[in-house]
Order: sequence, then C-alpha cells, then structure tokens
Amino acid sequence: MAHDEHKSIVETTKEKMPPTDTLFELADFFKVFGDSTRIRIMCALFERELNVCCIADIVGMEQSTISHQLRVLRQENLVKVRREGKQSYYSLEDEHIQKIFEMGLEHILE
Amino acid sequence: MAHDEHKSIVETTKEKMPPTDTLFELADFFKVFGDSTRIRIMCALFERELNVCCIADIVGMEQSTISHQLRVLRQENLVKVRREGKQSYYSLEDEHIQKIFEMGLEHILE
DNA sequence: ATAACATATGAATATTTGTTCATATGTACA
DNA sequence: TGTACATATGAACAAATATTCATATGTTAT
Repeated sequence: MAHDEHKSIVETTKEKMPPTDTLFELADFFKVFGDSTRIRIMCALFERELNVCCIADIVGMEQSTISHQLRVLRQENLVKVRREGKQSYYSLEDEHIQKIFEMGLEHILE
Repeated sequence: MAHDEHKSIVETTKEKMPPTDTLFELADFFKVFGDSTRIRIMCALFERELNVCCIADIVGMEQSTISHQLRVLRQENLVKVRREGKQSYYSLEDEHIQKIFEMGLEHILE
C-alpha cells in the first residue's frame, strides 16, 4: 500500500470516529456487562425488584460480594435503590439494558 | 421479610432466569466491549475494512497490541479477516455490534 | 439503650487482563 | 535464495478486577 493512501485512510477514518473520550466512556459502560456476577444480578432484576439478600441467594454468592457489585451498577446508573426499613430494594434503572442483553443473547446463540 | 416469602422469591426468580452457562457466555461476550482499545478498533471498522497497520495508526498503539486485540475480537466472532498479499484486512462480522454500540452511546449520552 | 438483623465498606489477596518487547511466521519480489 | 515488509505470537510485567473476611453503619423493635 502506498504511503499516501495509508495516511489518507488513517486521517479520514479518525475524523469520522466519535471523540476518544466518548469511546473510553463507552468501554467503561460495557465493562459493567462483562462480569458474570453483575450479569446475573441484572438478569434477576429483569423479573422484579429484589433486596440484597435475595439477590445473594439467587446468585449464590456472599452478601458482601453482591453489595460491592451493586455499587458498581449504581455508579453506572444501571440500577436504583429504594430503602424500606432494614432492607434495600434494587431495580433496573434503564430500558436499554434489556435490549443490550437481548442483542448479546442473539449473538451468542447464533 | 418472612423466611417463606424470601425462599419463594429466590426459587421462582431462579427458575425464570436463563441457564447460568448462558449468562457466563454473555458476560464473556460483553467483556470484549469493555476495553477502550477494542472499542476503538471496532469503531474504526464501522467506516470500512482496514489492515492492521492502519488500525494501529488510527488507534495510536503498537502493531502487536492491535494484533493481540484483533485475536480477541476474532475469537468472539466479532471481526473477520481477509488476507491480501502481505496484508490482513479486518472487517466487522456482525450487525448486532453497531446496534449494541448505539445503545451504549444512548445510555452514556443521557 | 441494646439486641438483632440488613446492608455497606475497607483491606488483603488471588486472578485476570492489557501492553510491550523480541521474535517467529507468512508473503512478495528482486 | 535472500531481503524487505506485514502480521502473529510468546514471555514478562504492570495494572485492574473480583472476591472474601472482618467490621462499620443504619434500621427496627423490645
């Protein structure tokens, strides 16, 4: 490939891409989906809102593990909490989640 | 919460969820999207097919880094390769990718 | 106020992951 | 056959991540 052609492809492609900052944010967002514990938590929450110890039993992991991961999900605005007495009830924050999920499933089931 | 109610919520939620294996696969799939280098590679490939050294220059990283990450993308069937002489041309394998991307962007730009 | 329970958090640890350097493999052409 | 170039791969290292244990915080009821 000619040097000039290479250079031109590199330049024009770079121009068409979203800002690098945005792409880093996007990676951080998807990182949240890239852990099986968090995936299972979200999946459980598709059914209904749940408190922490129910989630822990459903997923089969320590309460503390679940709390840590729920914090990650909160930080990315994927779940919201509602306090009721001693318990914290978590639910999904965003409709995109389910769609992203479905598309991932379609891909792997192909 | 009563012990019986807790138990019933846990059981019925578990039953409604996809098999655990599937959810682990799903996490592995999304893991691929959770890295900024891979995201930028995929994003560059939205525009057109590209060879390895163009991708390296677009992303601004070592050729070897790009090759390693392209292998990850290949393993998850997200890109395909076409060899032409000395060069390997990569392109996107799947239409889901763009949609997943868009949904991620919608989420973070909210 | 204290006991009992639910949840959150900090520190420590083990594991995974991304990047780089050096080098091997593959391809074209003189 | 040898040289130059493009890509792939292995080993080593640094950084990020998930999990657990121990414990702190928050809430309710006695």
